[in-house]
Amino acid sequence: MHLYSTLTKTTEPLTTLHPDRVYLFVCGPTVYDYSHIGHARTYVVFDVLAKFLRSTGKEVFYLQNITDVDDKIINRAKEEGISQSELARKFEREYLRDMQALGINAVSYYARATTHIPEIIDQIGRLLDRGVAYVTEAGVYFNVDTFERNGELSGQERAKRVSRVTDESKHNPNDFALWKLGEYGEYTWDSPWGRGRPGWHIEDTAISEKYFGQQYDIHGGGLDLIFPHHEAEIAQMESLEGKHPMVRYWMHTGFLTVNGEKMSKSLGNFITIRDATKTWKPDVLRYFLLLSHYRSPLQATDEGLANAAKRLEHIRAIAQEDMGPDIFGRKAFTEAMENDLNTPMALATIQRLAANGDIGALKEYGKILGINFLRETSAPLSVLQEIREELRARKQFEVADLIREKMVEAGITVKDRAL
RNA sequence: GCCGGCGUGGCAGAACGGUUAAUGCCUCCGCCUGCAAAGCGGAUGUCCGGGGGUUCGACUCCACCCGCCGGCGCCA
Repeated sequence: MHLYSTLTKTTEPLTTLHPDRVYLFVCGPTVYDYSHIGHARTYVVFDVLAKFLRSTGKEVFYLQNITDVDDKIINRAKEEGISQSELARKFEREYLRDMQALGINAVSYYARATTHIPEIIDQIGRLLDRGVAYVTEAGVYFNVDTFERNGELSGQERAKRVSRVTDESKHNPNDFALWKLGEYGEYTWDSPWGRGRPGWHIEDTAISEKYFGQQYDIHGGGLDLIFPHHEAEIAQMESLEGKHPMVRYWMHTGFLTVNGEKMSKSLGNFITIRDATKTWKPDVLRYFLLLSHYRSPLQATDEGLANAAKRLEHIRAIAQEDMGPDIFGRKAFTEAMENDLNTPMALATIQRLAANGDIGALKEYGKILGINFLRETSAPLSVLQEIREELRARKQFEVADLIREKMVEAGITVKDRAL
């Protein structure tokens, strides 16, 4: 397996800390709203990565955090007149429901920020002990000047990068909050520095340190998290005991765009997973999302989705008789996946496997990709089709055609035999 | 301004520096079909944003230019 890492900007062979085990951490959602299909892209990609690695015999511990304490949650809860935990739990459930709907089920463990407060406080305490953080009247801050490698991931030089977060009490504008003092309602905790709540970046490192230790293999997330979030994670974790690198492979997924612009909640140009699954089957959505490489931007259009639906239908139509294993096709599939998860190429080989009738491979790879490449037949459908055949045999075409019309409208592909 | 990425046929989207530049959709023709759809067979179509460099040879490497997107508040 070769993976591209944002840290080195090169594609390198995957070597893990433990020979047969992969520790994978992916930044999960902030649960204050429904997720959109841009999120789906990221989570589908890592779902496929984990499943593929497992198919090669690796044990994958896939950890994902749930950010359930955050400004947006506080504000949203206020707006809706419900408690923060009610809101967070609600959208956490909705998130998990969306993930389930899309067949995203490779995550080993979901970890909430709010159930890891002791770990967060402990980690902040150790950062203070090491002299890389300081306390002000507003909270505890990380001193970025103490971390030489700051900017390594994003390629930004420290002097040129200026945070827009203004806070008079900070020593340096680029310093970021580890603990924010104050009363934030329900989600406020006691700490050695006073009551308050954790900063955004510290939850991830507290969680990943608890389950993985200070070094692990792969950290994933959207491209937009590189700065400041992932930079901050590196600074925090590597400052603890100086282990470097905290993570060998930083994987960042490209954006799903709408009219050339990033799909995001703040731009309001997003399509929720909930809505998308009303129109498109999960198989089609996954197929569409995997049709381009995970690091490339991908245009979300109805045309693109429709195209994906047709392609998938085409594969199902040509994958009929089992002709046994297609050795070359299988090899091509594996090679594509191993080449920085080149799913577009892998899907091209699926086409070939379907054409060559390697039903076994289609089943197996379908599980990895979370897409069913084989035509499903249900009892009611075959009964209906039998009736049509009978009508056609009796040359009662009007009724037969009406049934066919209705079936097509319902999205069912009808394939007639010659009379 | 600084940093990162992208620019391939009508569309989406791939490609160890070296055969006719994947795959699918679209379009056209034929076969098949009760008629369609699906399937099958075939055809049209791009010389890879631009002009340079390196090389025996570049879509693939290097520098530059143009265009687009993103990060430097929040964001997968």
